[in-house]
Amino acid sequence: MPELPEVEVTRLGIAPYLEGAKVHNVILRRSGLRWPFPPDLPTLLNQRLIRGTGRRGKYLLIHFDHGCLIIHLGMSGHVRVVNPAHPAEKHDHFDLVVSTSNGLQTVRLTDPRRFGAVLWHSHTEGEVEAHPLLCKLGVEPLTAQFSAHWLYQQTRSRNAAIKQVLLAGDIVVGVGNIYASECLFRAGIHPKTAAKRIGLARYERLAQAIREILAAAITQGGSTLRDFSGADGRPGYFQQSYFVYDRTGLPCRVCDSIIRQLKQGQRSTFFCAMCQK
DNA sequence: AAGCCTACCTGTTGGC
DNA sequence: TGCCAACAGGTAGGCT
Repeated sequence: MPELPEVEVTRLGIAPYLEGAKVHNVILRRSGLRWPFPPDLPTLLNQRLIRGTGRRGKYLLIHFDHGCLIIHLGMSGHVRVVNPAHPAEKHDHFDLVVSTSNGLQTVRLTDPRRFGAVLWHSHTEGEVEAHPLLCKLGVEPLTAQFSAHWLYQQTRSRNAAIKQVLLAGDIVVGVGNIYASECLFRAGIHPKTAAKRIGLARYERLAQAIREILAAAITQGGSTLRDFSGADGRPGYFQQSYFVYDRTGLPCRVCDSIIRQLKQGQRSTFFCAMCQK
């Protein structure tokens, strides 16, 4: 579920319930996920007004006057809006119960593998962008800061394969394992190409592919948004648009040659050897 | 500085 | 049917 588009779709889904709402209750059902939950979270948040939501890379942000709640979905996390009476299930670890004009609503974090995180950043420690987990992240791919020139400039001494450089997230954020394969296919770049050997013209294609594919995925994931308050949890529609991801052995949608799979840094990469050089 | 590897977890799948 | 290994959307932190 959670690469940048899925996190953004999640944010769009919960924002209407959260903006201007007041925290009614905070429920922690275990002591933490990847890191311990802040144990004083209920005290910190109870009766506080939620100012708005945000996102930095794959980190979901919920803004308060006195600080910011940081949520990461890890590999298997998702957030849904449920009725507070809805019984918690095995992997429901964290609830933010808010009072809205439509009564109480619960924003519930579910995460079977528990690689996710819930953290608190107090404004006494500065803006949330200065948080140790956020301050070294690359640029946002859907802003003007991101460009072919930025990719080109930042990769001049990077000998690693472009797929792994994209995944590293220190140059551009939000491109996870699925979208890295998809974007490189769209750009016609072989995933093993050393990042520093790619020229500006090819980075123009890659930057364009990243912008277009992430934006399209958000739009298509957005079509499940209306189900967010239900118990649904259907995946977004973007997976129907995959050109290479999870298509090993199937014909390329462009040239009909067989899609191949390889391993890079213990992660699967999918590509078309004809379309990507 | 860059890059490789391990670790954190549970659930699902595919081979035998 | 059962068992076991391999694998799954992320990424910090430790080591070369």
